Amino acid sequence: MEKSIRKRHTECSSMMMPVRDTLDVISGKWKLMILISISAGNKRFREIERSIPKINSKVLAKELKDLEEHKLIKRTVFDDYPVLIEYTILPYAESLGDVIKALSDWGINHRKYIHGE
Amino acid sequence: MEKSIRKRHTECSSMMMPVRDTLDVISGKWKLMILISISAGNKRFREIERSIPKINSKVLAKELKDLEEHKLIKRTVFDDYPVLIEYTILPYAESLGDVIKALSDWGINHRKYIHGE
DNA sequence: GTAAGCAGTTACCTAAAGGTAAGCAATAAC
DNA sequence: GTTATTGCTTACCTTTAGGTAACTGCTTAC
Repeated sequence: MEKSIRKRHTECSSMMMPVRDTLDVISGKWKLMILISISAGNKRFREIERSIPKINSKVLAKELKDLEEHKLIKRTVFDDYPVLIEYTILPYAESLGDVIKALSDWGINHRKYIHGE
Repeated sequence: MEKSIRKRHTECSSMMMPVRDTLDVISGKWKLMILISISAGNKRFREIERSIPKINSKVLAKELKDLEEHKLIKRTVFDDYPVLIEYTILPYAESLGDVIKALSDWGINHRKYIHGE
């Protein structure tokens, strides 16, 4: 009478869901790097490209579009001559600061942990 | 006499490196889910497998090996009969708690942000 | 005695991510 | 007048991650 109540594992999907949601937005090798670069003050396409070692324009263009769709950055066209395009961080993306901080802190620590200690 | 000093972008690789280091360790769709599951109390292979929707044994086996190599979890063999195998979180991996918390918080917020508000 | 659970492994395949190299039209710099 | 810079795009190719399904030897439950 109580055979399907047998515990087969501990439920934890409610903890996994929000983490997965975030990873879906910042997934890939480049998105966080781009956000860091723009936060650091780089605004122009080529500027951002130069600031991120090994990235290429195809990938950068695609990721910038993704980030714009997710409302993390804004693309502004200044119609002077010649046209000038600027990317800026939206306030909403600044909330990713905590995520970046956590990842960064752990990375610094991990490096120490691996080399000695 | 000062032509190569022209600023071509703002340097930020020192901020990107540690983030990249962390991502290298927890990269992929499954590693954080596995850590969350084990932290929640799942220890056995099949238990972990059942607790993570849509994962399959091939991927799980591979990721568990990765996590072990990175010293985030420990695989213990109890040589009773039948053999019993348990995975446990190592103290070092607990430091990933902040990362998981940050990712989770942001995910929860993002969900609100997307649906209304 | 048959089915199910354990902890995986193997071979095979698909899809997505990412890289390479070239090119475009416009302007500005040497 | 050639070269560089800007913000991309396109076609093509390689690599990697991940998924499917079947199967192993052993054990326990029905």
